Amino acid sequence: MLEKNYDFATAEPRIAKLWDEADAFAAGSGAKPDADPFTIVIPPPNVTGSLHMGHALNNTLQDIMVRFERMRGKNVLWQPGMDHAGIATQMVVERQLAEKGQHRRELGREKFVEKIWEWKEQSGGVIFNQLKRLGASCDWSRERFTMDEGLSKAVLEVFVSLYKEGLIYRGKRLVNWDPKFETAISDLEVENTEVDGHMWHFKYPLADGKTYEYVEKDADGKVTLRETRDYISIATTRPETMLGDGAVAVHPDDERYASIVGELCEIPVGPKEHRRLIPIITDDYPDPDFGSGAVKITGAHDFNDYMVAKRNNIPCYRLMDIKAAMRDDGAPYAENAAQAMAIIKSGQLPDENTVDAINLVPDEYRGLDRFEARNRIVADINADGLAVTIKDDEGNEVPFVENKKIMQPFGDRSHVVIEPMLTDQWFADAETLAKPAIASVREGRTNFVPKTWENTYFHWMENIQPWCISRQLWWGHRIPAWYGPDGTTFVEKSEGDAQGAAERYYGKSVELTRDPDVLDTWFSSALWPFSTLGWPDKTKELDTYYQTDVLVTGLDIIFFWVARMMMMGLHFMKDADGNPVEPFHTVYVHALVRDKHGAKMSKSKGNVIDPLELMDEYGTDALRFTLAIMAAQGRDVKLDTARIAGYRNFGTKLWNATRFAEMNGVVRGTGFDPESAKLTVNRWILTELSRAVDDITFAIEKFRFNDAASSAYRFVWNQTCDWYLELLKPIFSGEDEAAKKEAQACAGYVLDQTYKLLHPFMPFMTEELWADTIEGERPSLLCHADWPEAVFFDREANDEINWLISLVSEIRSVRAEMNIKPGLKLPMVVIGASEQTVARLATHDAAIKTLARIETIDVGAEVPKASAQLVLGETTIYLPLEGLIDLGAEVARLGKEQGALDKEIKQLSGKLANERFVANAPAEVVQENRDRLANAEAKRHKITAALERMG
RNA sequence: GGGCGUAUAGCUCAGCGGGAGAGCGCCUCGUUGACAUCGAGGAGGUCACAAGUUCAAUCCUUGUUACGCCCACCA
Repeated sequence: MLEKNYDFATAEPRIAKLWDEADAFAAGSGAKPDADPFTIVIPPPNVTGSLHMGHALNNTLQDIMVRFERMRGKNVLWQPGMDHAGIATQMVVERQLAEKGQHRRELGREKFVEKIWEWKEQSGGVIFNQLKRLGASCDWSRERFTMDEGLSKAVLEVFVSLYKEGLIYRGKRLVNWDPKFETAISDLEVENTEVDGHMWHFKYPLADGKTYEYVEKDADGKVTLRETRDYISIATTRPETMLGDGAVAVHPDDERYASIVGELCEIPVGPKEHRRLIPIITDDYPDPDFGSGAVKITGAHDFNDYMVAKRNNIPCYRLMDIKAAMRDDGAPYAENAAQAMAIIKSGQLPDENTVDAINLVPDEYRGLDRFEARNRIVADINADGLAVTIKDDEGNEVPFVENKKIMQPFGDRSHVVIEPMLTDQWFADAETLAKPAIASVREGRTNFVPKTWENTYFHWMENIQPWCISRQLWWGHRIPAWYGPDGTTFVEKSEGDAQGAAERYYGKSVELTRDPDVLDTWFSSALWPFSTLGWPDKTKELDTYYQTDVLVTGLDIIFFWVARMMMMGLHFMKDADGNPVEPFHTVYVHALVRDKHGAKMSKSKGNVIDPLELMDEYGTDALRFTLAIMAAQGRDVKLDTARIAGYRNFGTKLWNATRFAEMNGVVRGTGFDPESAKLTVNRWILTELSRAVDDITFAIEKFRFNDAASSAYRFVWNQTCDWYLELLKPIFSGEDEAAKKEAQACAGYVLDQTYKLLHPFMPFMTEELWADTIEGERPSLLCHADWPEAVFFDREANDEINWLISLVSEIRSVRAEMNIKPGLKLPMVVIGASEQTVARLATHDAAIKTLARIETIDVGAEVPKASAQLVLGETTIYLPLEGLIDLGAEVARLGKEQGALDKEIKQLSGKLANERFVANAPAEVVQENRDRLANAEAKRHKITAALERMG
């Protein structure tokens, strides 16, 4: 016998062990012979990660599909694994070192990386156990790690091939620099946030005291300002970058400055005797209507300026070090400034490295933090009288500083301000790699669900920038590039190969230095769908399970991961004919999980809901079911724990339904043949079951998990529990042994099928029920049982039971409205019943009496005087209530019903009187409206008669 | 600035070119041997606003308003 309550806390680990011992989720486990494969690769969680709501949703949805397909007999592989998560992991171990007062540099690279591996072995991957608790049916024996030997081999293969194809290159470029982690990051890892900032306005004096006439005009060309100036006005939000200015740019059509283009002006900062001069140039970039229309060009610290500088051969002077402090290297400022002046004079731009060696930070600012330097520079310029001024409220001239919202870039992990920095980095030619990936979606070989995400995908892919793949970290795949004594680069799969290549190049053996950088973590993640299957080796797994089927992900990593997997997959994976093969045919993008008010969960807001706590409180199945039923496409999931409690109750309901069955001798595993069912109530529930099977199957196939869960919920609670089991009660307590036997077999069958239908959503409880409801053993675990198929649709049984349900519901409704005591059994008189109704009343006599609390049923007897009356089809039913009933209340009740019918009749007849409706609407719609009108009129007629009878 | 999305019951959300739905909450009643993590009944909505298309619009189109998200180099 089942316990009175389901104890998920003990059941879940027990069931998990059962699956584990049976190897139930090994690739292909439970598959039919020659079954089609079904593959999902898990989005690899970070090795540092622990389960959050996003994971819970993501993996619940994958598990639903995987369990569903496994039960359908497919050859299923759900490939698990973890990501080495470069920055995140290095950060964790660095923090541990810091606690002991150590820094990784003291330890050295090799030792530090060893420490990380140690950490990984001891504390990494806790998320796997959490995923197992969630019920994730991955093939855990195939666990992979992006830093594994095998996957590292794939990384090498890809890097070297792309390099040799010219799709990976190295160069000095302006990149996003994270001063906290001291590494370049990709533009995706930068979050632009609006912050309060200032815009300062400064005067750049013209060289040699030159002046010009500055004229401003309004839209009509009327002069609004005319004055003689000896400076050009520049606005900036980042005064510290002025030190590295290479030019001032104005728009070529800007008449205000036309007369001074080509002149030199002076950067108003630094020691007076060495103030640098820079040229005034023209470029299309400055917007004449913004600010003064003149822009200072600091090529090494701003992405726009960088492009202007490149176009105009303006030198890019780097001002900061890797910590984003002002440079403190090289010769004193005076020498460097002189060198910069020499460049201006000569008009010859030296090579990048020469320019990069020039440190234009004045001695007094060297080594300062960039923000401190900013304050000092502003103060110095103000003191010098070179700020543009305006009059304040009291009429004093004060420096012109605007308070302004500015977009500032922050590192998504470090949360410090990102600095555009000119450094040597490795890049992948994303534009070339993106082309086939764009075409694949365009041509429908890869499909996004919901489709609307394709727009986002196209927008990004079509504007893709070179992907900076090098990171100045120690944890990760080290870039397989070696440099010869003269800087020649050798990219090979091993140091030996590089040595060989170098020897051939130089004609002798030389000492090589390896590039210290590692690859962006997403570089290895991009190979996940094939590297986990053994590529570059030709493995059986690769052959069987690639292409994978569905990639399930949150929208936040479409760019980071999905797009890059598509680029890499299409580039490296080919079919027998050499055609590219997509890594997956479908990308299912699920929503973000938010708190119940719709706010993004974050630690700082303190609104994070921990899925592990929810599993502790409500059980895993309740959490999973909730996530599934709320996962409507294209919408965020707002999670309210009240919902989880509700779906835990749903589980309890199923548990109790099973207990009811047990108490009434319901038998399982008998090989019950649905076709043999004779009782209407059985044929009805089998019809409803068939409908549920079709609905749920279709919904999961279409990724409509919320529809699937809703269908299951309705079938179990509103059909099986509310009506089917209730209707069986009189049979179980009755005398008809044949009927009882059929009911016991059918109910057993229905419950067994129900467990199967619910298993993808609630795997633990259903597996438990599957095992506990049979003497001996089931032929297989539920997770390997055959997915149900529809048996039949019996229209007549359906009509009959729906009639019965209406009858009982209406009687209950009248009783409640008339305040009849629940325990009181009433007689019932039926007038105007058809032959069919009479037969139905006989069939369901016991059910009606039990469920509607009816004492006797008299067909065609004399109409009782004081009765409540209800109309059901052609029949009028009287509940004699002499002495019990408030006649006024009954008249009011009938009147209300009549009013509702009047309204409906008016609406319908109006519609049908409209010739254009009758002429244009489909015949079936017209007919349907006619039927409804006829029904309403018939019913109204009877209600009217009933009212008349009330006097 | 561009793109996308959302506005339906008190709350959280489904739905859909032809009769407004669910869960929770609320009200009334109920300890009938599966279940109070329950049962029965009930109240509650101009489907954001405006115009258009259509025989017919909550649904399609356009506009408006509000909110949310993503992308973006205005110094």
